[in-house]
Amino acid sequence: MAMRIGELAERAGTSVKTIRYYDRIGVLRPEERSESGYRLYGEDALDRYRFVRAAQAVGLRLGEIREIIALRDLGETPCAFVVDLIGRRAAELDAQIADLAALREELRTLDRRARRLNPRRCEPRLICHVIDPEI
Amino acid sequence: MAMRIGELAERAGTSVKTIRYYDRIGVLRPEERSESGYRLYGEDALDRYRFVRAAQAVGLRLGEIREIIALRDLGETPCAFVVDLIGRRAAELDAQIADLAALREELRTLDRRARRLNPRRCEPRLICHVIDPEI
DNA sequence: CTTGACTCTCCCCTATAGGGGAGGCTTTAG
DNA sequence: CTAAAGCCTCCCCTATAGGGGAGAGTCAAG
Repeated sequence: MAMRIGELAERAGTSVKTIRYYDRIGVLRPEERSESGYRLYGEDALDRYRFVRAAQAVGLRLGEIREIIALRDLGETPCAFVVDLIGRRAAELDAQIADLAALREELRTLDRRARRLNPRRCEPRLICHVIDPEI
Repeated sequence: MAMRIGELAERAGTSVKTIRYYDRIGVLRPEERSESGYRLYGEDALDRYRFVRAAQAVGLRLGEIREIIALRDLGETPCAFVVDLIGRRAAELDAQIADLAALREELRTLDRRARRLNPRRCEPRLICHVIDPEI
């Protein structure tokens, strides 16, 4: 009935290392251990695994996912917590996107400058007048 | 005439650790060492430092910056190399921005779903129906 | 002469999500 | 019975740009 780690990994389409790691950080604990210490998982482990991946796919970190699961295991509905997490992640994403877009714009400026400048007029005193123009 | 590391760091507005690190990875080598092993820098170290920061600010990594500086120290004009680097970094940025925007869109979907779903109808069998709806 | 401020090298630590491999049991098939 | 395949724990490693601190040498002023 119970799966060992290799079977779970294969059915989940992942590596044994990953499942062991999930056990270690507490997002996917085995139901029990065999007498010889082997991790034994039930069928629901596959659902759990799928949940972890779904949560990762929307940008949550394993630490946050562990907290969601912990709430669930305490019998609470983690909805409010999840909505809050998602809101914060969204704000982080917005900031990150804005940063990258600004950087992208900066690169466009550099590209225009590079087209305007003549490589032969590149003063050896400076390292690169494209990046550091000093007027 | 020659500055020691503390003075350079202060005038550059950075930390001694950073200057030492730049020496170690080869982006900002001291002109020489004193008898007792102290790093000694000339005035141009400040320009170099400024260049490194300018290059970092447009998204280049220290490893790439080192290559630009190495080219320069070989007497070549690194313009072509820099333009190439900038082009590649721009492409990376575009891809990254697209990824983040897709993730952001995904979060918007989740947010809409969370508003539609009733937390009380959250089935205990699933961990969180906002993230992993199974339907 | 001594104290305090600098400086040196060396080593560990940060976050993330695992990967690689060693050395040693356990289980299963033939 | 034996060999292969699985499994265990433990430890190091990845990339980035440094930060923290130990222990020891150096330099200036009082």
